[in-house]
Amino acid sequence: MSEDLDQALVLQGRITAFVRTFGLHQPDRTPCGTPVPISEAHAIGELDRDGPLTQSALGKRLRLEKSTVSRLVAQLTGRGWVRRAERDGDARLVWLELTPAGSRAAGELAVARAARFTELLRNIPEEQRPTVIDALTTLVEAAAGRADGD
Amino acid sequence: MSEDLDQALVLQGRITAFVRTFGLHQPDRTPCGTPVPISEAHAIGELDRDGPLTQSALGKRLRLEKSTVSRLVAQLTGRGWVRRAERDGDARLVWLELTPAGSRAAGELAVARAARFTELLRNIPEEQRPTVIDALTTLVEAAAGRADGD
DNA sequence: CTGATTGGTTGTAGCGTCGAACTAGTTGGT
DNA sequence: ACCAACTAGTTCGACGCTACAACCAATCAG
Repeated sequence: MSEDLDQALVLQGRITAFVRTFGLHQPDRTPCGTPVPISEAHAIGELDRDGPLTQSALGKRLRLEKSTVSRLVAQLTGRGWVRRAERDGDARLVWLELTPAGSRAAGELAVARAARFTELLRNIPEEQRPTVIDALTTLVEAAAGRADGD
Repeated sequence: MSEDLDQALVLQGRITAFVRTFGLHQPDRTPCGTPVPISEAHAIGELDRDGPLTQSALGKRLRLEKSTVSRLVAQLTGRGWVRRAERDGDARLVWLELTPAGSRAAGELAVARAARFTELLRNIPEEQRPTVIDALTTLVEAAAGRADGD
C-alpha cells in the first residue's frame, strides 16, 4: 500500500545524501574543486556551449531571476570572462558572449568537471554505468515534467 | 577510447540539470515548497532521525564547519525547535535535541518532502522506479567513496 | 502618441558558507 | 600539581547566491 511512500522516502534520502556528499551545498566552490563560484561556473558553461545568449535567455536556462542574472553577469564581466555585446535589432537586449579568457576558463572548468565525474564513474561498476546515466535522465525528465513550463 | 569521458560529460550534464530543475540552488526554500530554510530542514531532519547529537556530530553529518553549525543551531533554538541540553561527562559538549515543536516541524517537513518526491516518482514509469532508486544508491556510494573519510 | 509589455538595473533583505581569532573545558606529560 | 596541547563551541568579518519590488528604457499595439 504505502510502497509508493516508501520509495519516495528512499529516493529523498538518496538525493539529499548525494547533495551533501558531493558538496553541492557550498556556494563558493564548484564540486569539482576549482575555486570558481558555482553559479559563475554554470553561467560560463552555458555560454560556452550555446554561443551568445541574451541575459534573459541565460536566466531561463539557469532558472534564475533576471535581477540575479544581472548581478551574475556583472561579476563575470568584472572578471573579464564575459562581454556585453550589441546587436542590430532590439536595443533592450544585452547579448552575452565569452571573451577569450572566458572561453579558456570555461575550458579549464570543463576539464576539471570531467575529471571529477570520471572519478565518480570509476567508482561505479562498469556494467552499471549506462544504467545510472539512464536513470538520471529519467529523473531529470520527471523533475522537469513537474516543475517546468518551458 | 574517450567513451569514459563521454559518459562523464553526460553524467555531469544530467546532474547539473537535475540540480537546476529540481530547484536545489535556492537557499531559502526547501525543494519541497515549504517555507523552511533548507539548511534548517536538513538539521532537524537529522536530529529527528538520530536522536540527540552533539554539535560537532551534527556538523559532520551535514558536512558543515563548526562555526556554521553554531549559527544554525542558534537559529533553530530561536525558533524553539531545538534545545541545548546538558549531560554528565564532558562539559564542553553541547547536546542538541528537538523540542516537541521541533519534532512536529520535522514531521511536517517529512510529509511535505514525501509528497514532493512521491510526485516526482509519479512522473517516472512504474517499472523504472526501482532502477532509478538503485542507480541513485550506486551514485551516492560512488560519491562517498571518493570524497569521504568517515 | 499613449498605454502596456518586455529586458535590464538597482535597492533591500535574507539564507548559507567559510576561515580566523577567541574562550573554556580536558587530557597528558613532567 | 602544573602547564602545554588539544577539543568543542562562539564570535567576527567577509563573501556568494537568491528573490522581490521599484525603477528606467526600448518596443509594440491600439
